[in-house]
Amino acid sequence: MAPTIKDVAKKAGVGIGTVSRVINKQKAVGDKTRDKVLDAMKELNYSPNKMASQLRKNKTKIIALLVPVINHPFFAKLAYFIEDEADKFGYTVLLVSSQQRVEKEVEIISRIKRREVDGAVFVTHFMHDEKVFKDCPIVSIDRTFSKDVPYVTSNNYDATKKALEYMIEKGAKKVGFIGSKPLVESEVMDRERAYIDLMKEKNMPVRSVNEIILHGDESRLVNDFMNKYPEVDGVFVSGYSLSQVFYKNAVDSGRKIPDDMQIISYDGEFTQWSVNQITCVEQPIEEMARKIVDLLIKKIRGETTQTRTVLETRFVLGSTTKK
Amino acid sequence: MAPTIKDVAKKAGVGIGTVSRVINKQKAVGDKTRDKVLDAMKELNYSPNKMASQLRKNKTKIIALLVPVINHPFFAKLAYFIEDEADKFGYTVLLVSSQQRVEKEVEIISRIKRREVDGAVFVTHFMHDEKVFKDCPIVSIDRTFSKDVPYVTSNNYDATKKALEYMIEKGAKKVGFIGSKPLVESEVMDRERAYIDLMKEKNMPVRSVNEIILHGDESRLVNDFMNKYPEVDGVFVSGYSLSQVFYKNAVDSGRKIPDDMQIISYDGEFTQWSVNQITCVEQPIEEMARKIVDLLIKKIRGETTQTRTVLETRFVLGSTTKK
DNA sequence: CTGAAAGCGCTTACAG
DNA sequence: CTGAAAGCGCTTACAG
Repeated sequence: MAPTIKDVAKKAGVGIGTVSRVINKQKAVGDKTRDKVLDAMKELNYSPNKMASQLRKNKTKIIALLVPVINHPFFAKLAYFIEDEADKFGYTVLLVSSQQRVEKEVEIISRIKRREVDGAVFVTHFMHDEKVFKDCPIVSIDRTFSKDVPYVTSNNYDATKKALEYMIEKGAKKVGFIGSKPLVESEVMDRERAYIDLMKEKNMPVRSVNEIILHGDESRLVNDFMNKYPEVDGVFVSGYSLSQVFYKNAVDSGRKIPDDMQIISYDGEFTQWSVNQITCVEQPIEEMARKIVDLLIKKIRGETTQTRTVLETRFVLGSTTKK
Repeated sequence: MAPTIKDVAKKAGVGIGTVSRVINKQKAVGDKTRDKVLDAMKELNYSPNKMASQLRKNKTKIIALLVPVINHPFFAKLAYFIEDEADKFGYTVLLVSSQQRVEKEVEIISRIKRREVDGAVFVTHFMHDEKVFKDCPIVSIDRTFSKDVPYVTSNNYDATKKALEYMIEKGAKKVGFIGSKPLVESEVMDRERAYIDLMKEKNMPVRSVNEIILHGDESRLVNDFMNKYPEVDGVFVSGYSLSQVFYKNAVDSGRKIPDDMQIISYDGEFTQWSVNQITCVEQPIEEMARKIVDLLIKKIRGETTQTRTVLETRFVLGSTTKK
């Protein structure tokens, strides 16, 4: 058996309370006493049992991160910075990919209630009953759960409109939109709204395919779009995977990029991952991640936070728009 | 305060042991009793406290996954399947990215000792003292910790040799190797060994750059290589990120691929992530992940396992080698 | 089939 | 500054 606090106390000839105070680095311990305890701990190769202190303190210091899939550039990058930021505050991240088993999403709520984790980040689009997560420390991205759930988003509407205006300025005449629609009310929908509004303003016809799909199922959407609107010479693609699939499809179908087809995507600047540089609206993923953790920790502490946080995107020129 | 097992017992008019048996779905409970308990649980909106049962059972049902960075296609894909497989066995995955703070690697060992997690997957290259992780349930990838630590790897040597032979057959005359060397003894080193052996067999000069670098620092290595061996017309690149950087660098420097420069990489088939298809040796990441979890759970249960598991790679033709 | 009780390994008032 | 004791919310022999 691993040594317990009792063994340390006995060996050091002190009470267990004193050992606990040494472990938790509280001031009120005499120097010689502390040394005795420290020696005993070393000698026994003692490690304090976290499960016990968790139970006593009613804190796990764990947050759950819920993503549809982790092997996706956006979610992976977000996870990277969330983990990094959480670590700074002594929290670790429990990773949950929900796409294979959607029940995992609602299970997270139980996990908070069961005190397996202190809180959770929801980066998913499953529909939930508002009441279920009442009083649960949760932060989300893009989507509007309810007033109780703070979320971080980017300036979807403005950024999309600006990007489309740029493309039109560069000569695109038949402009389309392709996206994978979230299941629930989310600010991601503002991207298509911006597109539609701009088409109206410019008196251009709407050529849009925006459907609910799973990650990994992008090809179907792209094929639909290409069959429906083969004449398109400029497209706004909402999402990184989709833009990669679209790019490939366009090239394979003999189109020259950007001459025959200009492409701008929402998300796309993941230099490590890919050689292609698609002109894109880049979300400030790092900043979003840090803000999310910041909000979540406040929630866990019971502090009040703002509901909506909007961060600015950056327009990045690549090789898929004309000069 | 959240209701406890005591509250449920009182409301149902039974003992707390009985409630516990209902929670844990043990058979030995009468139907009417169970119903009473279930009703009380529902009425109180009761969730069993996991921290308490963990402490009693001395199990967390959590495994730690230690990677240098999660936002990398290989690690992200591995994480995806590890999470999926672990979930099947009732385990969840604690995500730890160690590159920003290397101490995290050794902290994992303490976390096992402290019973924060039941075991860990090490996908990193930091050097550790063998004795430290003695008796800790740990599984690794590619690297040889010690006999106590099982690991999963791929047929690095054979796959690399075969790939290089293919490239030479397709006309490469000045063949180089570029890789990021692991810090510790790892089967990844077999890739360079295979290259060097083959060069000897073929009587071709060795043109190799193989250094220790951090993820995100690939450009320097590629530049080194290009400056040192500008004459190269075929290269084996060990690792996905490196291959992407290399590809881009080659194109930017005016080389036509595959005419002026053939490229084969170890890792590379991540279709979702990138449009480019580099000819590559593809590791069976899903299979590796599932095997890792399988081994780790056996270790946690105290069963003995084989130390080394080798899985077969697949050679995937892309557009970076000649027809 | 079920209840009362001990105990998992800690933390934290409470005295002194 | 320090010890003895209660208690966090469960699980699990032990009786019955």
